Amino acid sequence: MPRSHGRTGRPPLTSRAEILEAARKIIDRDGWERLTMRRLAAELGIGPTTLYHHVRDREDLLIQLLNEHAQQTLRRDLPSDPRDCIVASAIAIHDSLAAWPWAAEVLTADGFLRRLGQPALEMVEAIVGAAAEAGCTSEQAVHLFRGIWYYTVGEILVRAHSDSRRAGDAHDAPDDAFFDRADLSRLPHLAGIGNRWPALAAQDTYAAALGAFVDGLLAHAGAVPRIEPRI
Amino acid sequence: MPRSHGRTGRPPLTSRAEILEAARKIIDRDGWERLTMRRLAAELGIGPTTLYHHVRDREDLLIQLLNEHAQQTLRRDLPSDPRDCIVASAIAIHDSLAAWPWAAEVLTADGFLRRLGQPALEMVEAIVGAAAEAGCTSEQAVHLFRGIWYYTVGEILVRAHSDSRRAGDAHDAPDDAFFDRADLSRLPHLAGIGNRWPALAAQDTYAAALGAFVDGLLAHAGAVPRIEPRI
DNA sequence: GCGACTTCTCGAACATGTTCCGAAAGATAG
DNA sequence: CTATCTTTCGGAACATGTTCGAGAAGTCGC
Repeated sequence: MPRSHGRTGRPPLTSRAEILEAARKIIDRDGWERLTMRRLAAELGIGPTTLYHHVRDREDLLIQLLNEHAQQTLRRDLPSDPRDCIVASAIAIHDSLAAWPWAAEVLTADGFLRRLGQPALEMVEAIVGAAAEAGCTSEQAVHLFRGIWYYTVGEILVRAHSDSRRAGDAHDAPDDAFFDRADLSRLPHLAGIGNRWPALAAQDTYAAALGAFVDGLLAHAGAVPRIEPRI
Repeated sequence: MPRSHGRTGRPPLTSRAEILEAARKIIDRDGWERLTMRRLAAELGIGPTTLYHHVRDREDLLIQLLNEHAQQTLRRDLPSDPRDCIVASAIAIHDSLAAWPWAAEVLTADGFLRRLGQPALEMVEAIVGAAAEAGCTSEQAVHLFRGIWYYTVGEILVRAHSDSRRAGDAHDAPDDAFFDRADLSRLPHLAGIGNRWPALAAQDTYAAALGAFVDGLLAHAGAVPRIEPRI
């Protein structure tokens, strides 16, 4: 039976910290799409399968990298007004995630929220706390956070995947090819928008829509409604 | 130079319709996670690479399957009130997507909206049209739709990936292990919620939050605000 | 009939994440 | 020192999506 003395077994040659450091190095040097398990192992001079003794998954690795990044990026000087505090916190989370292109790969990981580090959890706390301060019950506060979270995740994921279209062919739909092969006579409004859609979709309206969402959620919860003037 | 007469080249042995039919068959019989390109080719008795002459990608294949499904599922008897019409359309889209577990794999595909079929586009048209009827400009209407779309995509993706946890170990956090390894003294509200979080997160609040979102968006756009009573 | 052209088919190959299982290396007990 | 035990290491192997290039099977112009 093992004494509580020292550890036994073969001493490790690799540490989790080394792995994370090497991963950061690869990302900074070669770009994040070059970060594969094999390449990471080669960078460390170890066998690829050894990584799986220090990291559960590739997903696990990326989440830990993301947590480190969040710890450095998430600076908080949050407004005191509850509504503004919620909006500011969500924007901070959003911007921190949007700055990492590969965050999109792990954003929907199972139990993602549970695996967050302290700084990110403090943002969640800020949102839930501000919602409570605004008059929400704790149930309503959690639901409010989840709505914001879904919206944020969706925005980042859709944007991350449609940014890759810039590398496409240059002759992108000269005339009215956007809503192609569709019976536009039954879609009058879409036909009226026509090719302005891509330009409109490219605009960043995250913050504006977020404000509307928060106002709507607070109003539905019976909390203080505060409709902002039109944008 | 090719006349506009008949087609030339080797006559095809496989058609896109056959491929889609075989894919449906595999999904119905073996489950959708068994649908791989190799298995699909084997089902048809052709080489795996032949598929890529009839289908651009695996993503392309799934989007076409999804379009077929949407055509059968999306039935519309939409309310006449603009606000309710927007909500009903979004719920219809959401439910149609949520019924396909593998929709999560293609929801963020590049140009997804552009590749939708007529029935799905009619839902988009309904939302944009109702927003216009409620007093939005066409720009505001597109932004409103995008907000709803992001929220819907996020909800489906997060839910799809966290449903896989049911197969996990049974002793799921007996006491207060949900917000683990976190300094709960700095997270008073999260500590207060504690282990009620998973149960709250499992509740389906899509429709309720959607209604709040739409109300907020319409109010911000200067259109008719109509705050519903608390839920 | 014949050569050029076009379209389709598919085996070989590549990179990826991940699992399996045996081997290595040190601690502990006798 | 020897035996056992525990932990770490890593090569072989598998399934996956996808690309490449060569070959097959038709039509078209002459």
